[in-house]
Amino acid sequence: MEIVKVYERLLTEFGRQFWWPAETRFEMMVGAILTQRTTWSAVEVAIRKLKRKKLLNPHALANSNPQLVEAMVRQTGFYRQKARRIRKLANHLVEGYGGSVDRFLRKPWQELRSELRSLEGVGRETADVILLYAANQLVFPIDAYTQRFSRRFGLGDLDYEGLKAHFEEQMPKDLQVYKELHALIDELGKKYCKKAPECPSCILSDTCPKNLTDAIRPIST
DNA sequence: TCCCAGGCAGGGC
DNA sequence: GCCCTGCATGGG
Repeated sequence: MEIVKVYERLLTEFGRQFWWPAETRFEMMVGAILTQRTTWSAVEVAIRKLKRKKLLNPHALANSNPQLVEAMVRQTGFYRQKARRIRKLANHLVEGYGGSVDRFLRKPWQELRSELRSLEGVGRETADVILLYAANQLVFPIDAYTQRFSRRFGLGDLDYEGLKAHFEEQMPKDLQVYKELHALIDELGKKYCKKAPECPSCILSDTCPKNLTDAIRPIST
């Protein structure tokens, strides 16, 4: 399968997604933590509440009341962890960069990645999502949808790093394509994999758009 | 009622 | 390295 082909099919099917939906890069990073194991609609509510309290900047969040932040992010689930983690992120930016998100994200990406990974609540996927959407680096994040998606192309034996390397090798070195493909795979997953999230042939089923089925036929056998 | 949603950390093996 | 569990709320 050629990933570019799949990308083009998905783009035709769903259109551009314009990820990441955030007004600032700090908001993007906070959103990346809040969206773990929850729906984006819940995150939107939390983001709105944080904004209303003027907490969506490093200094304000770092100096915020922990219980207040917990209340703001409650409906995203795991709210005690998440409140602590976004406050720690804010604190890290204030302590190390005078609260400058720009200075933080401008670091060499390998260095930035390990620094992100050292933060509580920032695992491989969250770090890579931040690298792509906030730091604008050519890094392709592998989330649960992308793993399911990949299994259908016979890539089931690759681990996170292997899968990531595979995508990065096949894809054009184009930020827009990276950002859109990740979003499009999620869109596909949300629309067509809900009823059978673990079904390895879900997007080959009747519920799939026909043109998408065509796109993946070559390697599905 | 049960299952899932754009994971992560910490433990065991 | 892989697998398990706790973390918690809200929607279908």
